[in-house]
Amino acid sequence: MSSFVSRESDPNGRQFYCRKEKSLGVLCTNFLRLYDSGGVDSIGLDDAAARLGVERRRIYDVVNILESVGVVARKQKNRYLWKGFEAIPRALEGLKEEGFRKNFSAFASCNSAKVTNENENEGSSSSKTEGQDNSSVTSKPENKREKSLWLLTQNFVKLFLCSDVDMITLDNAAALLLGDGHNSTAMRTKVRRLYDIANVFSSMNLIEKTHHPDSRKPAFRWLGWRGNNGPVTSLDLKQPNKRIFGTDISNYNMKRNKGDSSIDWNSNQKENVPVIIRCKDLENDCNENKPDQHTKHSSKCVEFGPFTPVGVQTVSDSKNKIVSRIQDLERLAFTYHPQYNNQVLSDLFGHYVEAWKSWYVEVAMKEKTQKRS
DNA sequence: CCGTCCCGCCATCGA
DNA sequence: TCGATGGCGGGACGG
Repeated sequence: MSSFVSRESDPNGRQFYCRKEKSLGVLCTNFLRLYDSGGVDSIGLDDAAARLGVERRRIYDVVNILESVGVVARKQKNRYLWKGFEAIPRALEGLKEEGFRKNFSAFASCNSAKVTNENENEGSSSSKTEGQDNSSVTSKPENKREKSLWLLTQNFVKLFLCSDVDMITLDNAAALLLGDGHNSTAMRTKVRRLYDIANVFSSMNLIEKTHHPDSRKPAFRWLGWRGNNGPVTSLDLKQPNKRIFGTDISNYNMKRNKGDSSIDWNSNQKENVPVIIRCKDLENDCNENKPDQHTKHSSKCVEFGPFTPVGVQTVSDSKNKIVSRIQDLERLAFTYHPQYNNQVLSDLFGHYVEAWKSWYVEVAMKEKTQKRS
């Protein structure tokens, strides 16, 4: 559908495809940022797809996942309602309750029980987690929901909420959620979906990727929603840990090479969003030794968005240096200020710049106090 | 090599 | 019949 593509290019103008920038997690971050910035609470799928520069199909993915934790709610065909992050705690409560009612906790210890769709005895009391206004949601789609991403997501969440597992590998989760009679194909498929979900959740800081202490295998730990750590602003939305990207809130980009990598310089594209600054492997530079405390932000090293300050890891830099670097970067930012045609993008960029500035100052201050002590 | 997961085909649904 | 929805898995990417 969307064949208009704006893409990244290197200084020579060559285009390249970057998978990282197209992940669901990134898309989700952008999505949340877009609608969290206030104003609109009605989300048109086409509109979202257009603004974020992705195919409609991908919007379904994020929206379905977000819906299952209450952030959005389906309103009508093609339209969702933005409920915001405030809706998360209640949704999680609902899931937890429902999970216990359904004896979900049994899974933690015994994986033989199959987590089926909860259609059966759910009856007409739609199993949607939101109490208030799901009036517009038809009661019909339960059958379709059976295998849906929506339900899988909820079950995945329940896995954490209704048991004392603190960490789970996706393989395990898939096995648990599939129950007994699963073949390897089903497993593969399920795991793929769980990766999708995990990406979205990671980008919201609902879960965090770690490694299982014993098996060394990648696993996910539930962080939950930090209710009272202040309202979640768009700035709190973390850039995905693994998938740092450097550009664009819109995902217009090269398609993955499939033999034909013909550059799709379509003319009716919207804004050409230029590359700003590409961050590189920031993770490496973060301090590690944080194995166990999992307070939301502190459990990880600082996560930088697109405008990661160069060399920020050298915590011993003098404040002067920082200040002058701020100036440098401001100059740089000015030089490379993208010419967005789209007001939203333009606003967001401004937002970024502001956020970045204040963040940088904060770091500078912290560093100062650190040195004192 | 293998874990990750993008991408889009196409089945299904609902009007 | 047709547009909306979204399951599904091939195979690309990247560590």
